[in-house]
Amino acid sequence: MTQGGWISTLKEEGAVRPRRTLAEEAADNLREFILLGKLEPSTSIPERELAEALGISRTPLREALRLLEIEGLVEYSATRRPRVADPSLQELTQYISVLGALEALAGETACVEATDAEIAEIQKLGHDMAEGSSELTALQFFQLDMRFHSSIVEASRNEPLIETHRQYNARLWRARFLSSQQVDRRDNTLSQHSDITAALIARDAKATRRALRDHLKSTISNITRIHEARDAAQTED
Amino acid sequence: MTQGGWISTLKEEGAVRPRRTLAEEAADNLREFILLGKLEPSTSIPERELAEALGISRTPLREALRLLEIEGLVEYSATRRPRVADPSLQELTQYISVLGALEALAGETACVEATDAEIAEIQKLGHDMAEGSSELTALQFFQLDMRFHSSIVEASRNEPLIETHRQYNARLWRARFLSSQQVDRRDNTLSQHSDITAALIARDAKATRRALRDHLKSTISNITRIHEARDAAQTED
DNA sequence: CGGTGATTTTTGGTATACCAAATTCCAAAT
DNA sequence: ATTTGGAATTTGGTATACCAAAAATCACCG
Repeated sequence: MTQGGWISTLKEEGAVRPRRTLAEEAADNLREFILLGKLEPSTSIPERELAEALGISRTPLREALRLLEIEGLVEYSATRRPRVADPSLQELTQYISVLGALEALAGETACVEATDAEIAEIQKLGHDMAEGSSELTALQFFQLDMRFHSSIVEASRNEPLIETHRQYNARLWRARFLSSQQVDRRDNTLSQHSDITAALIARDAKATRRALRDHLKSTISNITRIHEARDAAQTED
Repeated sequence: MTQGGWISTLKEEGAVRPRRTLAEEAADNLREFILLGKLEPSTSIPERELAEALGISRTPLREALRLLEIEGLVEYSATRRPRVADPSLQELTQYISVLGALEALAGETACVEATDAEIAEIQKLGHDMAEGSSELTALQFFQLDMRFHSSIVEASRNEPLIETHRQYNARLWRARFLSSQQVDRRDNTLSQHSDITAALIARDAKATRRALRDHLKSTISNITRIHEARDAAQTED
């Protein structure tokens, strides 16, 4: 070793990042397609065609599909034909239960682990949403909402928790996006967010947990409302 | 359709189960190897060699490794050389936090969803452990303990929750197995189990959650004790 | 016209070949 | 003896070929 441990510094900075494989990139691309709604639920995913479209061979694409299967964004038919996942209302409800438990844990942990700066950042996101409530588009409001929640989870500094939360969030992305179209729910969202923020600032673990779980409970009813509306519309056809 | 809906019955029975691929089988085999401790943490996993040993080609084996990576049992070096995961004490602690939150949710849910039969089954597992406490081997006691916890989670009837719990359980398997060698901790385990069972029988969601989280807290200290002992032993070499 | 069975086509699963990057090994130089 | 440079080897990543199963198509029959 020559001057001071600058090499280990480099390592910690993440400058030495793992090489990315085509499979991971493909998974990122596909995930984005699915989350942005460019691919409808139940759309079938022919491996050859998609591989060609992405300019890669089937081998890495298949690995990507496997990753997305575990994330819950892709599912396989009984004869193993991959398609975009289309979770039932029951599954969505189950996802939210788990998501609620994860966020509640994250909130509790954040009360202990988070820096003041991190809490301030969360508070700021809450403010931005409140300020812009009347101007923001559905998508913008939704994205801020997602970041608000993710920031809380990240403040827990629990890497596996963050990752698992990310996965459940992805599974719920579409349903939550659709339900975020209900502009009349914004006030409710905002008031619950300020409850959460207040509890975090007070570093009151119990209150934070309670506020987060209450919030997720109204998410369930929002999603249920939308889902039932869509089902009704479909039946009419 | 001929006589009664026996076809749909077949479907529900799972007789029409998805074809299993070599990748899934390989993942099962490898998982078993790792959980049973046949593969030490940090053991490197050469794809060709292992594929040959399993009698398959690298393609499905690589998919299996990808699955196990997400499960947290396999990790990749910066240059993407796969090896058996070797979680640090900090990671183990984080896993347990999440596991605790998952089991707490499962317990709450089970208070509402579980059938009396399911609760009786859980109670029976607790009894078996208590009865055999002085005779059972470490492995037997450990396996009953794992089944006790899994049964509670399964009683929640929340499929994604069960699956995520299974993954975290797998990540913690080895550490918990090692810490289960401390025979002197058995009484503590048993008394906590009976608290959990009592709360479940009373279908008292709050008490169940509390009992489960308390139980997991002592798991943390057990694992910490073992881990520090091993670290000390290693440093002596 | 509707259904049924065979045939063709498509699709996913697996094995294999090849490449580039990483690792190992060895010899030359200091 | 240690280090360094580079050749040889090993290893993971990707593309491709081939197979068997599934799905689609079509022709035939009631």
